[in-house]
Amino acid sequence: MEHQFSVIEPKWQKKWEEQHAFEAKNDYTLPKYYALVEFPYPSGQGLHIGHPRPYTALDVVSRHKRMQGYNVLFPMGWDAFGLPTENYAIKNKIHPAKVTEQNIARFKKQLQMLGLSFDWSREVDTSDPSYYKWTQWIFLQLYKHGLAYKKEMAVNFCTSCKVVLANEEVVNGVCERCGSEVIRKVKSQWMLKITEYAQRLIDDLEGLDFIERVKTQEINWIGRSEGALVHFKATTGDDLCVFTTRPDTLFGATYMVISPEHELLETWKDKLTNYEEAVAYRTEAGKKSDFERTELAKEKTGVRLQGVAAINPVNGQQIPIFISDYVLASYGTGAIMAVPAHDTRDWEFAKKFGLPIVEVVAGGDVMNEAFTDTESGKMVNSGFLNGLEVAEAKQEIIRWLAEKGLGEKKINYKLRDWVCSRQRYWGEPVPMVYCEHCGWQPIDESELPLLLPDVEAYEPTDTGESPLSKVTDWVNTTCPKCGGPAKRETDTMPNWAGSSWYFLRYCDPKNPDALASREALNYWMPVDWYNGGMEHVTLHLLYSRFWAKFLYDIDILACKEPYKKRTAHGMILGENGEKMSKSKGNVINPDEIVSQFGADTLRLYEMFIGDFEKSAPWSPSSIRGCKRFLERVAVLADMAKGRGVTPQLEKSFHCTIRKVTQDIADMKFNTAIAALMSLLNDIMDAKTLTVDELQTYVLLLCPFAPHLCEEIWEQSGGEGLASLANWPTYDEAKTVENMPEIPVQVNGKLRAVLRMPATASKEEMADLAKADERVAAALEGKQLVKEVVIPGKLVNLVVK
RNA sequence: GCGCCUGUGGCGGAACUGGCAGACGCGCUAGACUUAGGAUCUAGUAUCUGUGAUGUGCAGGUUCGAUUCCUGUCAGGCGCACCA
Repeated sequence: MEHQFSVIEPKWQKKWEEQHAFEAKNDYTLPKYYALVEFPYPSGQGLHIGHPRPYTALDVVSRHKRMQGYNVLFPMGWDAFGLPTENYAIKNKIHPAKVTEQNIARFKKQLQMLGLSFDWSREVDTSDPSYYKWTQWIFLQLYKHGLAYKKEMAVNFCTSCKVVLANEEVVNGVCERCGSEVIRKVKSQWMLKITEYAQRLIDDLEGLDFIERVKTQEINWIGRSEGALVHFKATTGDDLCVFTTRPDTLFGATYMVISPEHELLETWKDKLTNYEEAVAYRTEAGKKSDFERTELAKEKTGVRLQGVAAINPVNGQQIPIFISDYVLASYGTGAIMAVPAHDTRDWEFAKKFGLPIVEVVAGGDVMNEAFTDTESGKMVNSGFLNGLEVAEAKQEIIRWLAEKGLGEKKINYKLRDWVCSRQRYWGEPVPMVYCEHCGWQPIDESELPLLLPDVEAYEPTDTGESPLSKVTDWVNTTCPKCGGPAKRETDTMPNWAGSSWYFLRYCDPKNPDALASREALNYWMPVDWYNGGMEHVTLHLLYSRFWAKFLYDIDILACKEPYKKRTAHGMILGENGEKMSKSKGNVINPDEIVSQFGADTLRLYEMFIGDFEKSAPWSPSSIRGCKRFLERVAVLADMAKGRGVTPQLEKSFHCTIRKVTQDIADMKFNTAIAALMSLLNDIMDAKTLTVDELQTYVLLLCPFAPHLCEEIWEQSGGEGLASLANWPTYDEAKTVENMPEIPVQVNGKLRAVLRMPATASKEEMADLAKADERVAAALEGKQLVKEVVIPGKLVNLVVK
């Protein structure tokens, strides 16, 4: 038969839809499998050639699991709220709601042409009121449990998007989305206390089947460090508390630094003889964007505070205090003790300001560089710590500090609370009301969803206020507590809110009474395999794990972790090996590829292109090889005759079934396909094939190229859909070669490859090897020292 | 600077717990069939001063045997980045 993909593909897509072939069953007694891919935001550009790669991969997994008898949930939806959609709407002057609708329609059509086995009956859309009702509901629960709070604070503000960004959204000091400058602005924001979950977000990674780089990236982002709080006293009597990971070096603290924003600067206003100078420095530092701060990182700056000093609690020594922007207000206590001998940054600062450098750990040359090693070296110049190892000294000093009430052990995290409000239109309204008398009040749950009002002007404002603030009849409301006049919160939530729980909604997407029923959640959760991009590890993945843990705490969810297994796909690069982008002119359009080669070929190629986890360049000639392969498969359909087993192919079949089964589970799609190609070559060499074997072959290939396989399955008299047929099984005994080829080495160098019985003993193998003339020639005149024989594997003869 | 990952033909990439390096595909070469071939089929395809030797970024080490393990080093990618 001919591979007429343009006829076959729509035919089977229609049949699958008509027969509801891929809809997950609500029978909770069946073994389940929940496969998940990150839902896309429906951008105006439509599907990118990179999208089908992860989608096809988990489609293969889902199809495979379905054929193995699992009740599979493989859903899809739309991350429709948020900046990308809104920015597109503004640019094209179409209302975001309209844009979303159009883009979803286009995206869906493109996904469907790929033959992905999504359960479309469970489609979710984060911008749909029946969905965001529950996003708002979760926010209210967070608020009620003290995990959502409003706070005036310095935040990252994108000058182009005119919106506040989470720390996770600032990359290299610029906006992750638009690349514009990010400045620091003091604004009142809704915050979520993700920091309260920091330790659990680290601890619970253990035992999860996440690829290692995902785990380490999450752990690094959370940034746990163990140390101590140490209370210094200022000459004014004020307490000056610092966090340090090196309390052992306390004797070496020769000065202190507080961040420019530190409150003590104001407290000391009257005592400082150079207050003006310090304030000028603070103003200057405040003007710098984060990007500039990092740019200037090399050169340390600061101002010595004249008129006050600090007292080192361990030796009573007076030491100067500086303000400098190398100390961050938002980490630790916003103040440090500086130990120039054993900290690189302090060393640089001390050199610049001519401050003393006192060695307290021996082993380095502290006059020339800071000695930061904690593994070796003994304490010196440190009073009662002298002679101890660093690790011992740490424990000893903490004990001493605690005893005197001067300090304690402390764990710090780099992770900050999540800034969860945006001054934008296209998002979930934050369901809070501000009353002059009662302060912030949550709206009643019965009022959910709090609908996003329809507006004419949705552009962000220059004042940094949300466009919603202009909708006065919506803003003005009554206080849920006292009934008096009150105003609604006009900020909306970031897109990370809706995407933090979408995988729960899939379990029970139409439920009007709960985010999902307890039964559905208990059955489907956790997700068995979740695949997504590395770019979401510190954003979506972390946020959604946090929400899941919170929902676990309030008894909505039965599992502590939402995802059992997490993998990440590599990118598809342009032909030139660079990232695809319009400006580089190396973008490949999936619509064109499908019309030219067919969906099956595209799917197969994207799985065959290389290691799933690694990036790989697009190759127009390689995809032709995949098309050629499918055409050859179509030829098999005409070749197959009779029933039963072809003896010379039996072993190949059993081996291939084993290989494909294992490779799909191990995410090694490229070698699974290679094995199928190899089997095809074997069949072509044998020039004979039975109908039974053809059908086995087709089922193995079905997850990768489902349309063609359905067609051959039907034409060869297969019952029902190939996509729902039983996955072929193999007999381990039939994969074994009884006369394997054994490599024979002399001194580790290959001399011959001989066929030997698999059951041969070590002695027999050695004898067979020595009998070969090439081996004998290599042994000639040498003395045999050792015989290394691995039964069924190899012979190595060691001679002198 | 710190952390993680990757270096294998002309290209994408294979190689199980250390055991025939280069599976599979692309490309290329030759031939067949063709009016034609950027279609299809067949054969070949790591390198070399070629009966043999050398080859998995580079230099060492462990081993009967190393792409695989260890040490050092170079190159590329990703993440974090003044986090005390």
